[in-house]
Amino acid sequence: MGMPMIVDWPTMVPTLLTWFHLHERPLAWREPGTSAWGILLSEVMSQQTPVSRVEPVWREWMERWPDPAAFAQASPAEVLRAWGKLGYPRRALRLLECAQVIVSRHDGRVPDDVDDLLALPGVGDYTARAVACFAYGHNVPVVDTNVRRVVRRAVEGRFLAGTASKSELPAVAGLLPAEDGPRFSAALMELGALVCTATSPRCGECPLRKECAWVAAGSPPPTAEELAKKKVQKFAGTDRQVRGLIMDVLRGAEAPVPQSEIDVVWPDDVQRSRALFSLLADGLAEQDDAGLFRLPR
DNA sequence: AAGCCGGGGAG
DNA sequence: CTCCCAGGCTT
Repeated sequence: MGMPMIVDWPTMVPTLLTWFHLHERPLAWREPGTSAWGILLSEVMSQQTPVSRVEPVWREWMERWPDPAAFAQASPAEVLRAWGKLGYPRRALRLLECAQVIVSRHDGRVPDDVDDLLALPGVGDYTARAVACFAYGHNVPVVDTNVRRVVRRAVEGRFLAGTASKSELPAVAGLLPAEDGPRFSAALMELGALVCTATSPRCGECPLRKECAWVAAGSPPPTAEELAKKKVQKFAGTDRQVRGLIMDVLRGAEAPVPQSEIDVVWPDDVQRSRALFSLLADGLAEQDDAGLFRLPR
């Protein structure tokens, strides 16, 4: 639909790298010497959770479980409590399975090959490339929500990121400089996180504003068609909220809890039962011989 | 391609 | 209140 814009991307690369050098956030996992396990952990924790909330938990985990082998021996209950309120606790369970696979099939070492990484539980298209790139320095395209948004705007001249798609990989791959790929990808993500933000981009602070296709086009607002595709997920009143409330009870309980302690978290019997059942099905909760509920051992 | 899966903080 | 966040998995 939108007319293709010709952008002189190569000239933007050094500009972006210079900006990154000046504005990079000092995230804990960016410190030199961070292990591949540390990178993997940071990426999984950051899936759908802002990095500001991730950092303190990441530090705890790295101290407690410094490598995959140490973590692989933890119990699901321990892991879910340590995960706390990072959200989507299934991610924590998959991380445990992931570490166990790393131990059993990769000799306890986080693989550096994208396909090997993709085969790990909880590791998808983004995370696999992020680990290959940021942990091992491989020059592979890393495409997250930030990169998609920045490329859509700066290169294609459109405002919204739209739905994630593998088809965006080649486009980003074409932008990757032969040198400094990891640095470049990190800079692109950082620009999206700090400047080229989702709803209110700070174009006045953007190092690419002179070359940005969206700015050049007059900063057109998102089209009605683009807005219609957005559809933000509800949270209040959904099963996700009820599941979260139940998990909060289980995490905080010293001993297995009776049904009555779960019943008080939500008034709707049908929805509450559905949520509890789904947690059991997901392996996020279990029932002991006495019928009490607890985190999985 | 669309729906589901937590929770918090900014606007 | 709505929106978003270094996504992944299932259908």
